[in-house]
Amino acid sequence: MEQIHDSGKRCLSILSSDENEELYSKSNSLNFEAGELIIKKGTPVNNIYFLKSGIVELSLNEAPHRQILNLLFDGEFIGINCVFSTAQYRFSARALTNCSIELLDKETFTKLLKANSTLSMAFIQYISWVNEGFLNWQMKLKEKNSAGALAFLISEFQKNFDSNSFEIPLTRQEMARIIGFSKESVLKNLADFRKEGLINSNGKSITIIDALRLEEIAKYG
Amino acid sequence: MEQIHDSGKRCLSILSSDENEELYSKSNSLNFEAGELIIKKGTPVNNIYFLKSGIVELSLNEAPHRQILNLLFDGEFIGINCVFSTAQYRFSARALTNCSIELLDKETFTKLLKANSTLSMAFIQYISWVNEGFLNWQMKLKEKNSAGALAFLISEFQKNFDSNSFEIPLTRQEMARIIGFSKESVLKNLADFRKEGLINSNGKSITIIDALRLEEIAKYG
DNA sequence: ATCAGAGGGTGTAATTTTACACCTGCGTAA
DNA sequence: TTACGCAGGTGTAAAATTACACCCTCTGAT
Repeated sequence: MEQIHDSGKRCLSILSSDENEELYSKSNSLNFEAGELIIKKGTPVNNIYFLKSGIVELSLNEAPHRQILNLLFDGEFIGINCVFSTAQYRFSARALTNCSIELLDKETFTKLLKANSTLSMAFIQYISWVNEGFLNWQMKLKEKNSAGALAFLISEFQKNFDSNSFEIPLTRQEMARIIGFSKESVLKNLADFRKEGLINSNGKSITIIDALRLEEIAKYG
Repeated sequence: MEQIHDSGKRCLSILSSDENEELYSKSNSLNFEAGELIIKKGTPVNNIYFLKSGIVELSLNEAPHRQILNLLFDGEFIGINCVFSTAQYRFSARALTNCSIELLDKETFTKLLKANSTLSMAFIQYISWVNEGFLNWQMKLKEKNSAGALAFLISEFQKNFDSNSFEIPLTRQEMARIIGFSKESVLKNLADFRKEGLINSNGKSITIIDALRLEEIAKYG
């Protein structure tokens, strides 16, 4: 079987126009500003959040020492594992950039899943794919030192932009919580990367100068 | 919605006797001895491995520095994320104890998933539940120091046994690779636990003496 | 205009973890 | 029987990471 998913969008594109109309008649469009809380841990699962645009962070705990689980980019469902396995969300979701979200009705989506086996198979493939990707991401981070993990994070962000210059919508502290090291380790590694001519950085703006060597560090050899 | 899954067994118990017969007419029972490789990374996904008894380890790489992803206990599907999202298994699975496995035919299972919406919903719930659990496990490990992570691992094993005395079918090296620290860290923390009267241990046998304090260390506060 | 807070940044000390060296006992293959 | 390898175990030195102290700049509120 070939890999057919590039994101959660594929699931929604499978719906017939009737099904689509039924789903969207009961859904709402929401906009969140950068920094806003989208889902608070413990909230009952009544809706399915589909991220139309923006970047979202999932974290286990609220401030101040929240552990960041994962980043979601546009085209993904937010917290999809909780929708069909727990009564409440088991983490919090926060907008890192301005976000546009479609709030689908869970009952309607469930009804469509049951009625449309093409959709349910696509959905099974989607959550398998998304979890497999998440698992790989975590494992790759786990086996790296602080420099490698930071380089890896920067490289991953770069994949979502066309240019070598882009903005990472994270504070140093947040980057630290994603890769599992301290804020100071992030700052010192960034300083090293600058000194060695791998990147330029100024606040949240970053320019990758030597992508090859950065990739090498990300691989941690 | 209440949480309805305790393991992958629930999915199989949904089948009608006709469906059950169809699935098992094309399946094989296999036994693996402790240490045997069950799935080699890169193997094409043609079957679905259901773990009837035993403990299995998933790892990203072969020896010598393999990173251990996860442990699976009886009643789980092995590597279920790969079945519907990739053409090849992206990790290796190895028997830690003697294992009994049912090798289901992927095409037949897929056919049943498409035909039986109760099964497909149960399966969606199962993979959501299993991945949510795995994610939680990884996050809990990530936020701990070496002593906390080791105490956590021991506590998790204890949940699968009735007694305070049990065998952990892992070498110190393997325990280290699961919790993400070095072999020496595991050994030194075990020695500390013994000195402080939290456990007794002799090779793979372990007896928990002070479960309360071990839990406290596992929580790392 | 000033003040407070947040974020970026750096140096140094303390702590944690790893690496290395080496010892033990046990099983097993020659 | 011997010898080898493997796993458990421990001490010490080296390396990596964190914690703390403190700096600067910017921004928004009073």
